[in-house]
Amino acid sequence: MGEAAQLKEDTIAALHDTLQAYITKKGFRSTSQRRLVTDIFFRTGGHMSIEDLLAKVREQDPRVGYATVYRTLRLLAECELANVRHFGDGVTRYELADEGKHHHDHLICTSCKRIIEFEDEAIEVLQDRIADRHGFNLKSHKHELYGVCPECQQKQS
Amino acid sequence: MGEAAQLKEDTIAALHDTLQAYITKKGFRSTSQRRLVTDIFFRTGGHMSIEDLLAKVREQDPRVGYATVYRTLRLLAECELANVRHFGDGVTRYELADEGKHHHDHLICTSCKRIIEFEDEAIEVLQDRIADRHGFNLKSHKHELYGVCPECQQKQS
DNA sequence: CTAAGTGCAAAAAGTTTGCATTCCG
DNA sequence: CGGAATGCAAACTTTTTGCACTTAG
Repeated sequence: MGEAAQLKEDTIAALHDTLQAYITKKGFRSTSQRRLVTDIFFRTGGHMSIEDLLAKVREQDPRVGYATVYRTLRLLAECELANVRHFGDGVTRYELADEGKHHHDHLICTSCKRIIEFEDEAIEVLQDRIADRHGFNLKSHKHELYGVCPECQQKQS
Repeated sequence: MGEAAQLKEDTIAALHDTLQAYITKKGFRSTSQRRLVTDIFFRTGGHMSIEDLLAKVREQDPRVGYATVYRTLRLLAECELANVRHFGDGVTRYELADEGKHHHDHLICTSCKRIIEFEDEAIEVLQDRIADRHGFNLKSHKHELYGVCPECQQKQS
């Protein structure tokens, strides 16, 4: 519980494998830029804006362009290794899909923008029931709680 | 339950009153454009993109500009009569805050984009508990279930 | 009157696309 | 080699801002 945990090396390797399989199947190509972008993405595991991710990528290869990061994340979303997120600021963020980690939702501090993950089985069950009731075939969901974290509450008072 | 219900006349009047009180308190001004934009917004009650709203506004006054609609909705958000929403397409939508209607969440059909509202008291309780556990002072939340609605399931098969 | 609000157009901000060049398979 | 991917810059889209003009209070 709490902040995102570090992923194990072999989990990361498995993610690269899944991606590689998809790339091969589709006749796409594995490039150094793609490997770099996806590796950093897999390791940080989400909630990064494109801007943040690009910055990290450029630490290791300054020639990589915006477009490549956008295109690579679109590829990850396409093969369902990543999901898009919008947390209210106009910025698109991606996060690792459930394949790589447990399903979770988000607690977001509206003051310091910190993002904390949580899981709650009981809520998941209730969700399924609601979808059923409306005849929906549920694919995914988004559950975000916005508030002020303990630290910021202290600062404000 | 189901699609958004029509709001009663007096509820709409109450919303205008709340807004007027805020405007007065802040030394702002009530203009015909603001009254028009907010009235249409209150009556439709949410899930409208700025573009949709502007179109409706221009049916009644074609001279109203984009900026006015943006600024008016920002004002509504500022006085907590409206909340911002992002449903995955890059478009900002606003919806009436809880003041005007019951709290509810959303079931969204990824195929036809239909948006259905639902309420679930049990989930609300669980949310509060999660926020408590993390020491968060909860302000609002977003809970969206994405899937395929019964009609689209039929079409697809 | 006078400061807030409007409409317009220009500017930002974020994302996508076209194209010549690079390079994987 | 041939086509996919890249990097760059230009194009797009959505939202914000600057400014002269209008108007509520």
